[in-house]
Amino acid sequence: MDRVEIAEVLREIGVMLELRGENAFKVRAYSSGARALENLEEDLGVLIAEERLDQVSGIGKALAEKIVRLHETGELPLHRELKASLPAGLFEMLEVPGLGPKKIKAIYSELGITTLEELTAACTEGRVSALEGFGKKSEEKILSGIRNREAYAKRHLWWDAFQVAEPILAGLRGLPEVERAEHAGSLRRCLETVGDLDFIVASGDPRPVMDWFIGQEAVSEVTASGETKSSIRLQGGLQADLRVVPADQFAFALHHFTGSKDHNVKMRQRALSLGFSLSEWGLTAEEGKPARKEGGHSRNPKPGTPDDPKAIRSEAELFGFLGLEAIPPELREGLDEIEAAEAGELPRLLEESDLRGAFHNHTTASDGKHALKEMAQAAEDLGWDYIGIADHSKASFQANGLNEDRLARQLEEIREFNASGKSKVHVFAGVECDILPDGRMDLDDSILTELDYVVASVHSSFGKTEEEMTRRIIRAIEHPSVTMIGHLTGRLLLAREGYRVDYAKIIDAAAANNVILELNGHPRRLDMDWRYWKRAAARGVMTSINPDAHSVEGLRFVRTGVLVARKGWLTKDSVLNTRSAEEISRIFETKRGLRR
DNA sequence: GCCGTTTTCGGCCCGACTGTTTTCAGTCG
Repeated sequence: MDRVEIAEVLREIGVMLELRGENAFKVRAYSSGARALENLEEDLGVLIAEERLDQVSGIGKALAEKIVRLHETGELPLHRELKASLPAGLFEMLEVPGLGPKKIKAIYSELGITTLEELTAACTEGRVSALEGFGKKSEEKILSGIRNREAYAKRHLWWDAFQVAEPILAGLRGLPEVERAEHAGSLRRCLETVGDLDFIVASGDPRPVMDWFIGQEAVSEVTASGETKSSIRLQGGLQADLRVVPADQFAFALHHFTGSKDHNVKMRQRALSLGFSLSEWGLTAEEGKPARKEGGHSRNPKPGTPDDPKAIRSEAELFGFLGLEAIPPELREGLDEIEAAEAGELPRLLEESDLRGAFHNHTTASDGKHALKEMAQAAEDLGWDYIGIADHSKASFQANGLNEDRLARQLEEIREFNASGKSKVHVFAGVECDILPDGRMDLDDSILTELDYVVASVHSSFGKTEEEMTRRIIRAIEHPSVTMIGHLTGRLLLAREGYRVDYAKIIDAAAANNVILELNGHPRRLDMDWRYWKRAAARGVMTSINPDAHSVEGLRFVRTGVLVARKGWLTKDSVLNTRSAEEISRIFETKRGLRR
């Protein structure tokens, strides 16, 4: 079993232990072990061979043994036994809002209910409200939760969630009672998909703010409404939470609700080790508990940080008070950002304004909506210096892919466009060439060598094994004409899993062959995944942030690309399209020189 | 189950809101 599959098994064990009422910390140990496995920077096989698995933070002796066993045999007795002891329907019950392990356990053991259908019937017949701790409201809530389960459990593309959140944020900021307002949660951390929206507001007069929030036209249900917090369900199922706090608590609330959970746990542990208790309300000295000195050093606050925690007004001051550099929201995943911030080694992250163009864009020649000239004009409007055109190749028949002759004519058109001097934007001539099932290029080398660059992508035969796919893509990487690899795994977020590839091998091959890996910024793709960029950059692999635009509007998707690049700790240095047109030409020339 | 410069036991982040009770457990983030 591979890393990802093993992580899934550990996660399942965690859920099943939870349903069995096991110690909550043990449950957490399994899910954090699963996460540790997913975020592994080293190869699992190597770690096992060198017996270093239990040195990974979050994986101890017991988990290491189980992981080794799963890796070698694909089987684990504990997992099998737990599965056999619990009806599968209980897992689905966890997706019903308001139902947690304790209540599910009661429903299961008291009423013998094992499926959502049985649960629906029991609620309708009033058998659930007869249980201790349940009432009429519980039954109604469960029934509505089951009815809307799909819509409620759904995650949303970052881009879509952002479109919903922006007007709400603008509305909040427009209220006279609101001093400050921000969004928080996974949207602010720029996770590729978002489960719900969080808004944090600073105000001395919460009630009118709450009333505006729960009274919005798009609200389908108000699920909570208290003194500091309101929750609403929007049409379409997306949930949104609002917290209103006094201005002096805003920074703490914003930090807390931005998360991630793992990041917060580590921040609180750090605060505790320095003699402070950190919560969403503030930072207070622990009474009677002198600071546990960390590594023999004291807190060591950053310059310009208030001495009194009560005077903290921004997240930067909060981090500074704890002796940390300010950690951008995108990095707050509880990986090693706190260690890096302590050591003063946070990267200076890429900014959208660093980009001067992009290379994976389509025109009407294949399946794009706009012509070459329109795309170039749109690039100029964005303030770019250049744009690369990479239409599909002939194997992508469904996308009207170009054969050698049509591509040669497009190349001619691009040369004439550049020579005409009509545009400030330089157009680079490329192609998105299919990687055929055996790893060969879809187009003849005679045309590929004429182009400025070649994006090589997989669009077919997705059913291959990880080994076959890895070999296929590495063969493309080793092709002398290939400049960059497009959307590495072919995933479509929330719709289609990407095919499996061996990231470590591909990153090493890209480094060895001086081939760029694209970061496809299309909100549905965001591929290669942000979790692998740190590793790639460390090995000297460059990326190109590409919008995969199929229209002038699509060029905007460099924005999501940049956000995900930031999440992957990328700096300007490792991004191709922060370079000037002259530098790009030189880089492409070098590659062309090598392949001739 | 993990972790450790109070290290092999005893902690493990912390608080709001709801529903069902009548002082609190469960859920959620």
